[in-house]
Order: sequence, then structure tokens, then C-alpha cells
Amino acid sequence: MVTVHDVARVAGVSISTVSRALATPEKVAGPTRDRVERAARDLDYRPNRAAAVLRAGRSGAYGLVVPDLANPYFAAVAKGAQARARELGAGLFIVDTDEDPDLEAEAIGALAPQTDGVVLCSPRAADRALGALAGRPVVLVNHAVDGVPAVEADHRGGMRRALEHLRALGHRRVAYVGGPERSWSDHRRRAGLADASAAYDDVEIVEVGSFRPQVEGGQAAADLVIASGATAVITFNDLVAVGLVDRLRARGLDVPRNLSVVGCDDSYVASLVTPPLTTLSVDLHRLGRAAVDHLVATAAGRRGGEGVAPDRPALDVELVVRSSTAPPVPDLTRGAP
Amino acid sequence: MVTVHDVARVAGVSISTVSRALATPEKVAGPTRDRVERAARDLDYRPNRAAAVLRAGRSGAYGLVVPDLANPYFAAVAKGAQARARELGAGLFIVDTDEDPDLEAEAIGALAPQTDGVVLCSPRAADRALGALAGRPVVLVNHAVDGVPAVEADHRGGMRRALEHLRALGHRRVAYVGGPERSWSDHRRRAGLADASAAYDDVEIVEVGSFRPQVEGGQAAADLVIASGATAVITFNDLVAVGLVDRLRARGLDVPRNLSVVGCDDSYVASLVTPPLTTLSVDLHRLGRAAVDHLVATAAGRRGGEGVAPDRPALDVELVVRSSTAPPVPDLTRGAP
DNA sequence: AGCGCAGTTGCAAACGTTCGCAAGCTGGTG
DNA sequence: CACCAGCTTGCGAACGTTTGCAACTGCGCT
Repeated sequence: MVTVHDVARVAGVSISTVSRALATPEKVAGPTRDRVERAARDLDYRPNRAAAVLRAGRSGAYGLVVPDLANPYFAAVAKGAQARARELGAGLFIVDTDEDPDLEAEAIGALAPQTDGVVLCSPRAADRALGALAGRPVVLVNHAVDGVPAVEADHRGGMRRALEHLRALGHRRVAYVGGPERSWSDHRRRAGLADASAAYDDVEIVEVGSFRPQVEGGQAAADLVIASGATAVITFNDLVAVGLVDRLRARGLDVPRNLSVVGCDDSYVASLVTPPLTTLSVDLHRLGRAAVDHLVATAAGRRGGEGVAPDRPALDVELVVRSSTAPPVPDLTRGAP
Repeated sequence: MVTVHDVARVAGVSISTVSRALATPEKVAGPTRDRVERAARDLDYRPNRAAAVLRAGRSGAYGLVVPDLANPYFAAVAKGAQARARELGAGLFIVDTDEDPDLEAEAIGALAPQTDGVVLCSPRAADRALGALAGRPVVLVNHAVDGVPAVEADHRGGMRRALEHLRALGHRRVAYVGGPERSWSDHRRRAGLADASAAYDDVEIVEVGSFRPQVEGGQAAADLVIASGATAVITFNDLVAVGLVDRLRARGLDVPRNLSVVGCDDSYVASLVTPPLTTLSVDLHRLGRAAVDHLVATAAGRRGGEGVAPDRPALDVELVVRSSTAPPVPDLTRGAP
């Protein structure tokens, strides 16, 4: 293994100079710097991370905690975060908590001491989580706790767009099929929907319970939606929409003829199923990148001593119109085979 | 920050004893061990990874390199690997290379020195990759290089099962829509298919080019499949199958009435699309776990001095029969609206 | 010519852990 | 009673880097 000592010997300087030449080039005289760089390159010198971390106290690596990597939503965020971390020359520890709050707390506890900061993606137990962090830099994704930096999708704007779209088609009674009770995104969507509908006096929102954010959740919700008398429905995510469509079809209803359906997330199933889903799209890749940027800035600010204002960038949510939404038809056709 | 010294003081022993009590409990007398463990727990002592790594030379962390985390296939493998690593108390660095061989080589070069070993998942440039590893423990997933440990899915067995299924339905001419030229899995599947068909003298295989492993690839392949005169088709993966079905439908053909389709991977789109796809299923979670186990064993063996035989566990590939396969119908009905 | 100052460089002390070595202790044996 | 073996524990030296401090250089100023 080649160490600073080897490089120093070859370059004819002391190890301190080698360290400085590589870490803070501006503090070393030009010719010396060149000699050191040359030697380092020739020897294919790679600084020992562990030693640097031990001495300097910071690792140049960050953590990312996600509930489920197999969920395309989080996979996309993770991918974005990873790409950004790489660009910044930092490492990224990705941990999958299997949607388990206990595992989440444990993961954070393990990550905190050996990273320079952690991104918590849709945390299930943010409060406990923040405790486990012991005051280390942290960025929340799609979750909010007072005074903690975060990045989020603009659910409010997304909901407004979805509702405007449905209203323009002629819908006046719109159902919302909710996700997990504890989901922050779900809360934001409900709130956004309520706000958006308040702007019109001719549109009514019906909230239809909480369901698992899976295909089965949508199947379970379908009958309630039918009974609600709504002519259009917005679902917590695309999978719920898929399940909903499935069950509606089983009951003899056609989408979008009898009911318009809007999904959320624009996961790639949205374009694969029949009919292709109208859905709300967030650039998850960018969300991941933004989270890392925000974290690095927070960590740097913390080191610099100046407290960084915990602002909260929100990423645009776009409406992608496909074939699951259409104008409503008069009630008499509903339920017809 | 609480260190071994603090624990030692509280437990009334020396730091060496603390270190031993926690790392190699069997080398410390019962009561002493208890005192140390108690103290460590009370103080919430967490060993400084960097220091341990620096001194001991091994990090207790491994690397996992995948081409694309957003691909459910790799996401599932990553998830399994992660879960297993956690169980073993090890860390796992997951790196996404965006399908880029250069990035892959770079990632490996960065990972190798700071981990105890690396899992390479479907590497695009395995040969270069192995060079960059500088002789460090490595396990290949779905790739083979002589003398290098690997885990793989039993593509051969899977292909045999798919072919037997189609033959039992009455198909005698089966097309295979291939994936990327450089894909090792694709090679294995072709070979497996050839072997399986050799066992019967009444079944014929038609290989239909190489296509992108995406929906578009399947759409592009559809017309060639129709022209091939096959009554059934096996595709490189489920997405290709989806694209294929899509294009067939556009040309007025019904699946499975006019053509039976078998996908590969059993990604969750397989059950969502219409018709639900008959497909080959690998337990990717287990594949990831197996890879980590194999890597840890290899690394331990290397440390122990005894060379581990580079065996190559193969995971079962099952056929999941859904609704995209059926008996063939006589030629005259083909192309009818 | 003497002095101070800025720009460079080297010395040496950490950082927190692991582990080889040896010392201490206990109990069994000659 | 002396001795040895074996178990347990402590001492202290690494591991490779960063960084505060001090020493040295050469230059411009008084």
C-alpha cells in the first residue's frame, strides 16, 4: 500500500506538504505542488479514507434512508441522490428500512456517527429519527418538522392542476382515495385538494378513507368510490389507481367512460396499464439531487459556523394527461354493461 | 463522543479488555465481559468505525455495483443484498453506474480500497472491472469469468420449463426475442433454450434478433415475430413482452389467442398488464442475499488463508403461468380482426 | 545593515481502535 | 511447597492521515 510517506519520499518533501498539496493546493508553492502531484500520480497514491476520517472527523460520505428500494418511487429518488453525491465526490450509504419504523431508527443510529449527514426519505418515524441523529445535519424528503431542512414535492400545486383538469372536463364531484394515515404526502394532498376546491364554488371533494398504497388498496376502495357518486377520482398513487380500475372493470364500469381516474407519481406502470393513466409527475431524480445538495449545504454551513436557514425547496408537480380521464357522462349510463 | 477509554473507566478495566469484550467475547472472562457490556450499553458507546478500519485493515463494509437502481430487477437484488448485509452487521455501499462501463470501472476503483469486497451485478465491463479490483474479493451476479466466484439464476432450467410449458400447450415453433448483445443473461438464455429444444425433435426455436430491454424493444420486435411464423414467443424480459403485446394488438392480433407470450423476470408489471404475463420468476431478493453471503464467505476464506473454491450457486427459476399463454389456433385465424 | 513580515515547509501530536507480547493470577501436579 | 500450565488482563505500539505550531527563507522597509 502506498502512503503519504512514499509520495513524500519520491517528491522530496515532508508528509505534511504532501497532505497539504493534495487537500489544499493553494497553500503550497507552485513547483512543490507539481512535484507532489506528479509523484502521487506516478505511484497511483490513494489516500486512506479511514485514516483521513479518523483524524479530520468528517468522512465525506452521507446517508440516505428509504422505506423501500423496490418501490420505483424511492428507487428513483435514491438514484438521483446517488448521482449527485458522486458528482460532488462524496459517498452515499443507502439503507432500506423495509417500511419498518424500528429498523428506520436503528439505521439512522448506525448511519449518524459515521457520516457527515443523512437524508431521510419519507420517514415513518421522523420524531424518533431526529432524536437518534443527535444533532447531525439532516434533510427530510417529503416530510416536515419545524426547523428541520427539507425538500418536498409541491403536492399542493399538483392537486390544483389535477382538479383544474377534471373541472375543465366537466366533473363537479371528485373523490380522493387516500393513502396511509401516517403519510405526510397524503396529508399534503388532502390539504392541497381542499385548498384548490375552495377556489371554486361548483366543485365538491369527497374523501374516501385510507388504503394501502398498493394495487389491493385500490381494489378495496373501488366500491366506496362508486357509492360516493363522484364522476372522477384522484388516488394516492398509481398502484392504487391500477387496482381501482381493475375492480371498476370487474363491476362493469369503464374507465374513463364511467369514471375518470387520476393517479399520482407517474411511476412507469402508469403508462403501461390499460388505459394509460393520467397522473401527477414529480421529477424524482431531481428530488434526490436536491436533497443531497441541500444536505451538503447544511453540513457545510454548520461547519462554517453560520446557521443555515432551514428553507424548504419544493419541486414542481406536473400533470401528465393520458387516457384515464374524459368528460363525465350522464348518470343514466352508469352501471350499464 | 464516548470512546473505549470512557467505557474502560466505567467498567474498571483497561481499553484492551473493552475492545476484546466487544469484538471477541469468548476471550474475556464472564463477569468482566458483563461489566463491559453493561458500561457500553449505559454510555451508548459506538465504536468509531474509522479508527477500527484504520487499525484492523478491514472495514466490515462491502460494495454493490448495479447498472440501474430504477430497474426493478436490480432494485430487488440490491434490497436483498442490503437486508443480508444488515443481518450480518456489515455495511453496504450501493453504487448505480447508469449502465455506463466507464462509470462502472470508476465506481469499482473507488469502492475497492475502502471495502472488504464487492458484488458486481450484471457488470457491463467485467474484464476491466476485475482489473480495477486489484485482487480484492469479488462476487459476480449473472455474469461469469473463469475462476471468479459468482451467483446466478438458473436460466437454463428456466428456459427448459418455459419450453416444456409451451410444448405441452401444443406449440411447435417458438420464437426468442433477445436482449442486449453483451448481456450474459441473454447468452445463457439462448444456450438454455437451444439445449432444451435439442431434447425434443418436434420443437423448433427461432431467434429474433437483439432488442433494447425496454417496452420499445418489444414493439420493435413484434413484426419480426409475426413474420417468423412462430405460435409462441419468449422474450428477454417482461418489459419487452409488454411492448410486444402492445404492438401485436395494434396489428389486430390477440394474446394469447393468436400468439402466446412468455416474459422473463416476473417483475411486478407482469401481473399488472393485460393480459397478465406468464413469465419466468427468480427470487431476486434471494439472489442478492446469496451474493452477499458468497462474498462474505470468500472474503473470510481469503483472510483465513484457505483458498475458497470459486463455486457458483444457481438459484431456481420458476415458471409463473398467468394468462398470456394458451394453445395455438390453426393458421387460418391469424390476422383476422 | 538590521528588522519584521509574509510565504513556505517541517515537526510532531493527535484521532480511537486493534493486537502482539508479557505479566499476573489461579489451581493442579510432582 | 515449588513449579508449571493456562487463563485473563494490561501495556504500548502501531494504523495513515490532518493540522497547530514553529522554524526557516528571502524580501522590502527603515
